[in-house]
Amino acid sequence: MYKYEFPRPAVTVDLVAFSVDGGQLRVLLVRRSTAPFAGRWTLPGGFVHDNEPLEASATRVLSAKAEVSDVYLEQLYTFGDPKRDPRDRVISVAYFAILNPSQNYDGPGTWFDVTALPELGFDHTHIVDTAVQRLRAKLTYSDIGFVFMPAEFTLGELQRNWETILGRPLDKRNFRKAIISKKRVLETGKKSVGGAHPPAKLYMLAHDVAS
Amino acid sequence: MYKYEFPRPAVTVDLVAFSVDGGQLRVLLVRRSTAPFAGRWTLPGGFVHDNEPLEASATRVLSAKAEVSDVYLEQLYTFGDPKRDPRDRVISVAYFAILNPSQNYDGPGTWFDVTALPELGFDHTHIVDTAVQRLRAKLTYSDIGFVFMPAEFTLGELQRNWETILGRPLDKRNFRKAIISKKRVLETGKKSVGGAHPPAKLYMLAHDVAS
DNA sequence: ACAAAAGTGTTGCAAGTACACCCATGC
DNA sequence: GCATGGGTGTACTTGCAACACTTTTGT
Repeated sequence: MYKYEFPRPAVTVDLVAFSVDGGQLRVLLVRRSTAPFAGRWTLPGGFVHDNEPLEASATRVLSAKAEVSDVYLEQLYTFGDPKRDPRDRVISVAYFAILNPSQNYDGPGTWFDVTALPELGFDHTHIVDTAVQRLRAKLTYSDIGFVFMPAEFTLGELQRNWETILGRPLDKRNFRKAIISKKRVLETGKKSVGGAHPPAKLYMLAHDVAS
Repeated sequence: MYKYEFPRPAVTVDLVAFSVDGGQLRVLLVRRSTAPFAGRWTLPGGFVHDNEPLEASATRVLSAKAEVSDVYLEQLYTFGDPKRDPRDRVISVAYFAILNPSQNYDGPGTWFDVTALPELGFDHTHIVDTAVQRLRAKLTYSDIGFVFMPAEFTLGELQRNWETILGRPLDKRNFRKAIISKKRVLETGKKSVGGAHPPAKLYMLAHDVAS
């Protein structure tokens, strides 16, 4: 097969995987064992394989060891500064992913609070910043906020998750009004059990999640 | 210098260059002379050079023959389907650009009405659709709509341009109220001359354009 | 005179924001 | 009984949408 005769940069996919846990918005990091940036924390990433769609690379990077299915994935931005990798021209197509608790990820890597990240290798701090910004923006005008939730959830749990993501408190009555009036959720008829408080109605997402 | 040992796709930049002229939203296309898709119209594009930032590739593609400076450029999306180029794995980082009339572009290529495009090569129809969608969305929440204007313009001209981009009429009084109240424009004190109507106030953009 | 665009306010509706109390449960 | 979160309504403000007529200029 003919090949175009042009310089060929390496192309990687870097992944910003988010989850909400313990009142923190967290991202998954891995520790590099080889140069450059050996010993530093970085985003999980990998080279794009032949005949592999970019989304497949992103999925592969996330599920290299753990099986994670039905993960929300969205292309974030492509970072191509010639000096972003000190040894070679590497263009990185960044994606972000959202995992919910029921997907109980147990692959490699460590979850870090986004408000207290260590110094990252490459331009990964910048990539995480971009991802957080996008995530927060989309929370208000899309259904992305529901992806962090398990199949059934209470409005209180939903609100606490959104507050964690946005990093600021939300008014309870206004929040419930907005969620209910937009008809994004349906009552399951069930009630939560346990907890030192009255049982709460359990809701589910009304339809599929729009991006 | 060490090179990563991994498959190396070709990486191109494809550019969706917009302008508004003659009551039409137009994009710049070039006719391919070589396979694949010889004879078809496509977006201007080119391979990313060594040590060249992606934005520089986009600028180079646009100004290969014509000198165009201070063009608004924004990364759109990265298209990486393995079959998007029939001969080779080619990942395309798409950008869109906005030219205003005073930049009087006269390089290669032909301007087409976006509502009447010919059949394009590769996945370029999809790329154009994505760019138009993004452009229309940003018109309402950013200052991108002013980039199509020369340095001084009347509110009528601005409105007609926005209507062309959106493909629907806007209410004159609401439009003027919105523009003025958001303090995006300043009166220059001058008036337009000519035309079978009263002279109109000339405005300029208040500050720099935000993305 | 006529055609063409400039300029100008009010009203109604929808969406968002601020704000406080009682209740059911677990411990 | 006390701590915890569940659940509920109103008033105000702001932004968006609908809607028509007079004025100035060029031909």
